[in-house]
Amino acid sequence: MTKSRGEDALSEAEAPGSRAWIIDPLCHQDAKGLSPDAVPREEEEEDRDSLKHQDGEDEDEDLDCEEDEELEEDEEDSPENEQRPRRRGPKRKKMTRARLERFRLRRMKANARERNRMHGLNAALDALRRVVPCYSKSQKLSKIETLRLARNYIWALSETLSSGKSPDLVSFVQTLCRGLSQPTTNLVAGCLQLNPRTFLPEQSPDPPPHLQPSSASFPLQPYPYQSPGLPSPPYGNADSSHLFQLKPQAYSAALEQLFEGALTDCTSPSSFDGPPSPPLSINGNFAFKHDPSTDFEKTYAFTMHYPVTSSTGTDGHGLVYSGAGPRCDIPIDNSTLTYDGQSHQERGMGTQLIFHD
DNA sequence: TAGGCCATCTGGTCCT
DNA sequence: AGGACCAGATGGCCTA
Repeated sequence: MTKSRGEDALSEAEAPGSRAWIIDPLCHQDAKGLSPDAVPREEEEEDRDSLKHQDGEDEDEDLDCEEDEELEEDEEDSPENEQRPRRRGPKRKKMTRARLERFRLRRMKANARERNRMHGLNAALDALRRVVPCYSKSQKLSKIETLRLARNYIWALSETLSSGKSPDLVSFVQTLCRGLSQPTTNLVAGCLQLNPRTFLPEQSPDPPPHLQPSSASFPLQPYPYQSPGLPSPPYGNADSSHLFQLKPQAYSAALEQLFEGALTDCTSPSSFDGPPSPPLSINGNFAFKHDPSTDFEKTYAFTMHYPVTSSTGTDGHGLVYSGAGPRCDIPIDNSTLTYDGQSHQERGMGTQLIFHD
């Protein structure tokens, strides 16, 4: 999905239906996304409700920025204003060119910050996409599907660990696909080379919103999940290191069983030099890509260090995935990357489930 | 063409 | 005062 955001912003700013408060057609030279229509609230003390119902009526109140110092029009002269209750409060200030420029600058800065913020959020989402099962370059999961799949993935892994048993593939995929859309379910199935029909009949659609557990209450309302046992984790691109760090005592028994002694190796930073278990093939269907270069980062993962990446070369926070090929080249704004952003995959994802497009 | 998804702008609110 | 965060609104792109 590629398109010019600048064009969007421009067209949007000029869209007649956009939330322009006070139209200023004579000052429409701003093509950088800032709506030239808006006028600062504190400087144009308009009643918000009445403004929202005007929908462009304020074009009558154009501010003549070419020759004004008296940029404010007389409200009482407008025919529309005769039908509205007179605005209370102090009379608004004159809109001088200097005020307009200050407001524009402020809006431009705020817009840039908001863009950066959303870019950081999208980068984090993209990072999440790459660690949930079935990462695909050609078929990118939507934001909401990424979150849903991640939720299911966490739940499935937690269940696996808490039960101490290895689930069968179908149960695992069923859990992964709960509440996902049909295309995403197909993607997961294709990723695991399963026929979606083998588990779709048990997949119930999303319940009504009022019946859906909130994200906060999700752990309290677990999916019915069976763990008949068999193949051993990690599934897909799961890196168990984060689990070791979370509750090593509670999970130690299960981990020992699941990883067959890998736990003892992993808890020793110096001795850990690879994935906790060999690349797993469930029913011979999983395809793993293992990059040995990430072993070094796995070692760092358990010592709470983070690798310095060459691309940014400064603080080691510039790139999220520094080890696993092109998928690791996600520039992250340093200001937006916190520890929370450095999930287990960022500390080294040596084993990755790849969906072959 | 409708609907889903997305980026962007925007004003409000809260916090530092 | 300024920044972060949020939600509403809008329009573009894509696909079934």
